[in-house]
Amino acid sequence: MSSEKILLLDGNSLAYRAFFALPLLTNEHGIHTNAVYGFTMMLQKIMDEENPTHMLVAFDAGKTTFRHSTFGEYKGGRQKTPPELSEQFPYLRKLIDAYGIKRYELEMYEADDIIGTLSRQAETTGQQVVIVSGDKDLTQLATDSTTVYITRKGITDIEKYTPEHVQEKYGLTPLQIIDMKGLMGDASDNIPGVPGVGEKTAIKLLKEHGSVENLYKALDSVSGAKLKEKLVANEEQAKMSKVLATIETNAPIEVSLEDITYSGPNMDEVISIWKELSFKTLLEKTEYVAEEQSTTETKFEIVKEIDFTLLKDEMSLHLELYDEQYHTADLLGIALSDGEQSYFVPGEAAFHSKEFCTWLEDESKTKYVVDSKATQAVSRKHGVSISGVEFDLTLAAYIDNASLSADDVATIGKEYGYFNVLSNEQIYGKGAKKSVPEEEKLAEHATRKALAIWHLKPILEKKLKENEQFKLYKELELPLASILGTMESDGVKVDKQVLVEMGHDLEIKLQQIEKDIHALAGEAFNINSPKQLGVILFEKLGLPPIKKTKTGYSTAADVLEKLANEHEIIEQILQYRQLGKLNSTYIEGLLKEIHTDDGKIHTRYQQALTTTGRLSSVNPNLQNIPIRIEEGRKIRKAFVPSNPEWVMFAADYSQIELRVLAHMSEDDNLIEAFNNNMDIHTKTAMDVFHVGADEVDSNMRRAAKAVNFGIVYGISDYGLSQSLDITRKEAAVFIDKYLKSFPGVKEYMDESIQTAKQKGFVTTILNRRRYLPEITSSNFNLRSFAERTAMNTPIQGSAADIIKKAMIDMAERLEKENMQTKMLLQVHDELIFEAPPEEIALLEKIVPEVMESAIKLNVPLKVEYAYGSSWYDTK
DNA sequence: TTAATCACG
DNA sequence: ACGTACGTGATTAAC
Repeated sequence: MSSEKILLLDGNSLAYRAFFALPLLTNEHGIHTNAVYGFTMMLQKIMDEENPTHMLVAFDAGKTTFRHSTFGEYKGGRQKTPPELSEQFPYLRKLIDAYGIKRYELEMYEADDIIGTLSRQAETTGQQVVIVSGDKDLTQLATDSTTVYITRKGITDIEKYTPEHVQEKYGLTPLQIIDMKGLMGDASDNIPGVPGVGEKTAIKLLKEHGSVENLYKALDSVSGAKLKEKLVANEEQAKMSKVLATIETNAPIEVSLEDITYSGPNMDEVISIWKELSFKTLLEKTEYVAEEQSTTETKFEIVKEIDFTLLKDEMSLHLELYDEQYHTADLLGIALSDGEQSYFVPGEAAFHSKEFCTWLEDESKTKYVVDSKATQAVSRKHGVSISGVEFDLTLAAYIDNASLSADDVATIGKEYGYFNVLSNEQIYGKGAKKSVPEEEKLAEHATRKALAIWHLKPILEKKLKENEQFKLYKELELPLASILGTMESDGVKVDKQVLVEMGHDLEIKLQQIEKDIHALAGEAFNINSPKQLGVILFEKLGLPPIKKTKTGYSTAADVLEKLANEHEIIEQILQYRQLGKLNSTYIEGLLKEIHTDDGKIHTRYQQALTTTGRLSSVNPNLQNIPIRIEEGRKIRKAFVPSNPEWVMFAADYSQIELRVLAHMSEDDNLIEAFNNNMDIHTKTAMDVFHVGADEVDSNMRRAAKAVNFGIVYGISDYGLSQSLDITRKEAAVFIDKYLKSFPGVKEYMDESIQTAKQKGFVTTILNRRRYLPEITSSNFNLRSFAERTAMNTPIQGSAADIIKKAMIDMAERLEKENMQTKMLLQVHDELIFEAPPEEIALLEKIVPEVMESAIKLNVPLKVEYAYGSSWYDTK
């Protein structure tokens, strides 16, 4: 039965590991919990990943084992189990029982032996086995069908030992691990081995002789007199050590593979143990909390035809869609709730009701929804222009805490103490198994969401008001959602022919380059595979590997650029990568996204995703269309006005982030620079290098530009050194000089970090928040990252606030001026419009005017614009 | 599904 | 000494 997977856990070893890996946590009664906690985390992770059908946790039984009759001092001199750990074993056993996992221990035997015996039994039937332990000795059990997972550093970080991995690591077969232990011994188990023989020597000897027995048969051929002497003197001890290190695979266990069938946890019990031990994070995170608590009956009625008497002045409304891509998704039905009565109208029937459509368009009828942008977009597709949307659950939750990435009602509900909703995954399944359930179930799911919105509205609104974020939510994000919805629905026209022709050119060039590369390499290989490319460059051609990744050599562009002088293949590869990217992502990728009915691309803006307040763009991403390199920039020729007579009009903020920094830091020098409309990178170069404006050369300006970027990102000398390819010391000098020239900036950076430490969050101009709990972490990396974020988020986030406000003002102004111009795209600091030629003159006036006055800073905002017959021509 | 790479601001 | 620049999304290879 190949679908079966048997999971065997070494209970003692894992408990020890967890105990020493984690700090001594306690619950409110002072009981230590770290070992149980670590074990649970590990268990959750493994179960998630492996989906075992059979499980067993093996424990050591007592002090004496059969090994003690071989060697009295086996495991001698061991430290006594700390009492802080001993007290946790009863809880651990209780927890394992609650999980429904079989526990087993056997007099005179150790956990290893139970695991070894069961894994060999499974072997005979060819079943997949996964063994988990903190003890490397168990790697001797690895076979083609048995993988041994050994915990690394922490407890959830795992190294997987297959026979191949053992070979790679030690150059030995799993069974030779026993011989290795026999020779080198094991201090923790008090196995003596051969004194003076360590891992290195043991491996060397075994590679030559295969086993301890063969080694002693061929002692004469061992080089090194000293070594030979030691081996001779300790022959018996070596052989005994090998016996001790051998895991018994034929122990008289009274448990069979059938006995350890796993049939799922009793979550009530598991949760009650978690509560007893105060595992707060686990309690919060778990899906089961919702499942457990959402069994409440929800009253609802399925209506095939809407009766207008059920449409109230104030209702929550939910359009249940089958896919998050709402521009094309099927509408499964509509749920309505007034807090008392809930209704479900299957399919698209509701939109066939005149009463319902009128109700949707009536501004005085208030609607509360989960995602107003999607709701409006789907309604618009059905010819209805919805109005009166006064609450958007997703946006409210996002403003409250952008880091939660809670995009579904169940997750948001859980966060705010409302549990009566199931997740979409629980209803529809995921991956290939995803499907629409029967109508009753679907109706219950959708109406539960509608009811959830109703209940969550007051909770969220209260919280947003308390945090002075209500205005940000209600007057910025909510109106913006409508504007984005319109932009998405309008879409941008793409000239297919332009892309197709570029694609042909690229294909030809790519084929040529591919041929050249293969010729230079002397063999054909997949250039797109970093793994294969690494072998060619760093092994076959012998180029020096500059950087490594987790899995091998890095072949990233910055590495290759450093090798450009070493071999002519490098330049070809860089070229190939560049063109390949253009072709696959931007030619083929965009062509796939053009809607056949209107020849347009309709991206979706994710308005509740980024932690800083920016938008993101998906299906496709129109915020990363090439511009920096001319060849790529030509892609923009394909983005054209929807009416051939019209033009594309683009406007962008100049240096918005540094202007925001000037405003927030109130640094006199920086403010003055912007007030005098100076080139900010040149100004920075002047101050950092102590030179006059006319002495700044291109290199100095380039360095200054990198420093300015660094400042915005939350400076570090290492980061700057990487970007400028200079030493860390040199980078540190630049930073120091910068901060001396702009002392207000330094003060501001320090304050940001301080604020984050005191309040736990940083804020933007419009009071958007980002929580940074890790700013007090004792982990250097986590803390440093939080510190850089504390410096960067107010800057990046405030810039996002500004352009969002500008978009609202702009939409309003276009409406007021009665213009046909359409706002189409937003790319973080720029807005792209399409306009009839007769409106250009007015746009040239109002676009800069509106954008520059979106939010008043203590430095001027500057907007630059251009227009032309395609996006490419707006330069 | 994850890691590597590279496109943008 | 630690090991990083901030924020995103799409494609590809290789499990």
